[in-house]
Amino acid sequence: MLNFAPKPRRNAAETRERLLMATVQLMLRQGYAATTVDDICREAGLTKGSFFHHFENKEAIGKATIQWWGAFGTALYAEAWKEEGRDPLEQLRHFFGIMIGFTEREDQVCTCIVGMMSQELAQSHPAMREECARQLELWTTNCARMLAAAKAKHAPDADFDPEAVAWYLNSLWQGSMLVGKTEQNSALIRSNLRMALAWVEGLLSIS
Amino acid sequence: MLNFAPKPRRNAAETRERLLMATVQLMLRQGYAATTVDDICREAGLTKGSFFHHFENKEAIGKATIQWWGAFGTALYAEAWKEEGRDPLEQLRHFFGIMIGFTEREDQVCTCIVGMMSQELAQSHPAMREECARQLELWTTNCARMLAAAKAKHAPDADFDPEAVAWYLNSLWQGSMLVGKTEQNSALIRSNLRMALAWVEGLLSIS
DNA sequence: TTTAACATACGAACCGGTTGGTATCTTATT
DNA sequence: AATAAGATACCAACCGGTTCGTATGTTAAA
Repeated sequence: MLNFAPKPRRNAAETRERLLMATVQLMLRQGYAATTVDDICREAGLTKGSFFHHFENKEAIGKATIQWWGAFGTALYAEAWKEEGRDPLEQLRHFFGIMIGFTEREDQVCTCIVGMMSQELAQSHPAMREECARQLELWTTNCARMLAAAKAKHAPDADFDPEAVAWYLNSLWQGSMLVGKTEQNSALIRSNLRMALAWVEGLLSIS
Repeated sequence: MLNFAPKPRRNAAETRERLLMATVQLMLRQGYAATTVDDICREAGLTKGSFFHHFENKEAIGKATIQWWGAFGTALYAEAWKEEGRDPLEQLRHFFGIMIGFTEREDQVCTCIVGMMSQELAQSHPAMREECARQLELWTTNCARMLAAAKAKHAPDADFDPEAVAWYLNSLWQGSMLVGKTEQNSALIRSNLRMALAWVEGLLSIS
């Protein structure tokens, strides 16, 4: 049944979302410390009263930002493993394809909020570090699962630890975004990803 | 002959050095934005007047900090290639050994100021980004030189581009420090470095 | 009419940076 | 060698603006 009630001028969930998206955009550019609450309110077209109604403090929206980014990423990557019966090696190739796709978006710098917050806050803000660690672990778990399945199917005797390789790939991915951003060269990131995929395929070919 | 003259109360070079070292320590922990000029002065035991006598502004000491870190790193790595006649593959192994050693320092988190500043400032502070890019390029140039020499000697027909591999290794190294710091796990970094070295050795064995 | 959702106004602490001044070191002149 | 002149090194106090956060409204929805 259609809802003919006029759209409420106030919508708590939507307002919260606007504050959060503004924060994502800003922190993706300037990091945590350089992004002020005033910045966020201006970007969202709201006032401080509204901000502190929805978030207890700056740290709270920081954590929410990390979590939002994690969910955003997981949804993106999930394409790779959603088809259950698929060959895990094909899933891995798709996984790399998604990352390469992420470097090719128009007018969008290839960077990661989790990586940025990690660098900035890991040593000075334990709660934020833990939040980042959780997201990194999620990525690694998903990656390791595909690696383990691919190993079981294609090279059960191969001498590598799927989890260790997953951490390796996570590190390479994070570092590639970091270096690619600094060198303003996204082709560099793709080059790294291709080499890493070739390496993984090599690991899996010793059957 | 001993110098009984009282140590001069003022020593410009030493004062500048104290400010710089204080900045290195602080920014290595909290990054650029979260480190205030007052923090630096307190840590160095000096006042703001002195600070702004030696550095034009905060950005200036930021740049100096990146450069200091670059020189510090280069001095550390130079051990790997200082013996001219040495087998370049051995130099590469030594190079990896130096990085592994860097992860094993007691009570010192394995992190890199250039990587931290890159993440925080690459998109919002062009001058600082360029400074970081220069340091990354220095590392890569040195690494690529060893790779090229090793290739020429051991596997001239191998199908890899030394510079691309050097960027790959730089990315892996930066990403490993990032992830290792966030996961509070320096063994993870060493595991990554060992896998990368084995990969490089593999690249060089197709003679 | 009650309550949730927002706005306005404000405050204490802090930010990078400047000021005016003093102490000390260097150098040219005698 | 003594000293005067000037440059350098450093300090304490201060400045306008900004920070996060709060106290107190006001308005819309239930």
